[in-house]
Amino acid sequence: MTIRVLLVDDHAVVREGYRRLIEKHQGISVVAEAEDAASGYQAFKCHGPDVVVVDVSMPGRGGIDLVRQIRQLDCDARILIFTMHASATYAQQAFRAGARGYVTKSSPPDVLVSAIRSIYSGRPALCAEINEIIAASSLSDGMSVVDELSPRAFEILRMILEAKSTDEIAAAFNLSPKTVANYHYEIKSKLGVRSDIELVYLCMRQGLVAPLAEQAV
Amino acid sequence: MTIRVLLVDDHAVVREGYRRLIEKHQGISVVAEAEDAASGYQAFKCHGPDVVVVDVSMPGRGGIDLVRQIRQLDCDARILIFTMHASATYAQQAFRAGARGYVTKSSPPDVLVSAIRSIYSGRPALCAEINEIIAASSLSDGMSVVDELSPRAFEILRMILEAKSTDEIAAAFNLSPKTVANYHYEIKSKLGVRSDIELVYLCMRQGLVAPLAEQAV
DNA sequence: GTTTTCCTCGGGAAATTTGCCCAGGAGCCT
DNA sequence: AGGCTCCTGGGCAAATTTCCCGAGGAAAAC
Repeated sequence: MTIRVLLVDDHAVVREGYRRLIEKHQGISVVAEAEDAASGYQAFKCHGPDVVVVDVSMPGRGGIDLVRQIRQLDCDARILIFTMHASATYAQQAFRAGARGYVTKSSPPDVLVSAIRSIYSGRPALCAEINEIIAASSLSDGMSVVDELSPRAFEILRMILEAKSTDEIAAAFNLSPKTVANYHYEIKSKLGVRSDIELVYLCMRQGLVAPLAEQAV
Repeated sequence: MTIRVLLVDDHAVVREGYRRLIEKHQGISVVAEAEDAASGYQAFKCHGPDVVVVDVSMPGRGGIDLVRQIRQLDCDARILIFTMHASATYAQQAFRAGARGYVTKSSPPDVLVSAIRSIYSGRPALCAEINEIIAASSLSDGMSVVDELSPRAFEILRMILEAKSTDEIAAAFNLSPKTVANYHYEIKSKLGVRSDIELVYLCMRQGLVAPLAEQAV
């Protein structure tokens, strides 16, 4: 009996590559492919695969959302996230959504195969890179970091994400620019980012910034 | 007479996939792989491949810079950019650097193979997606502001968007931090933004940053 | 009731970045 | 040769960031 795999990734070439890589191994075969969350969901219902391999970044609803959907349908589904993002936030989101494994694309090729086997036999799978990053970042917490900001800090964060200057924010809240700058610093250090650009990316992943960033700049 | 290909991509699994896909076809074989610009350059010197397939987003100096380097060494080198970014701006920069083709990873698998053949026989190669985007962007209005950046400035912008610090960028390009800071300033003023956050939003609208900010932070 | 904790607000001082100007050199076009 | 743009970085004042600190208040814990 072979492990029946469903591949979900928006890049056809990449799927092709996985398929070939996977099928080189005994006992695993790809029974279906899908290029987005919607068709991935349909394919899951059709084929009832043993393991689903999902990329996170896909047009439309992302891979993590697909995980959540599939798990609602079948809470025993074994889903492996396979992505380029070595991000603790993503990994946390993925596991919270019900994924059983998270492997980055920069891992050696057979890590994918062994992760599929792990998940199939009920063991969670994490690649070395993600283990490191999670260990490093979530020694203390485990929740969405942004939730730990105080209300005031959060308000100021929103203004920062709207690309307002320190002085504009200070004026809007009737604060000293110094106070705003201090909040800005506190936000960055509490969220563990080193620059405003990292801050934007982090907040985008948390859904705090419009995906298309249609900011009036 | 087989076409000898060098693959440059930072993800081992992805390279593996390309290799398998490519080698399924008659008359093409992968003679070497590299995981970053530096080793890609070395591999080019060692093997003198007929065609080089390069990803743009790689740690350290990016793929476009590698194109420029290789072309300096051998101005007949045939280089194909193969990337996830469906961006007219990236494509323009790539061609300006000396690439002969630009294909997105979301293209059907054999587009990669036929692009390699095209390039090998001297014809430029563009995938359908990029043709569309270039057409759309060129008839809507002239060039975007980003295209007015010099090659060097563009490379540095790329690193900035990857949330690299001034010192990291300086180290990657072997420049004085002061020079990088000057470029950073020049970029912001030429693009008419007042902060790094506005810069990110602008570049997102230009397609230079992945829609969901898939940066590993 | 009191201590502890957290939030809010800002000062201070050192370190760093920003904004802008300048200049030499390489390489191109005419 | 003369004029371009590009790449490279120094200089320097002004602004910002970074980090530490304290005070006042509210809420929660003891």
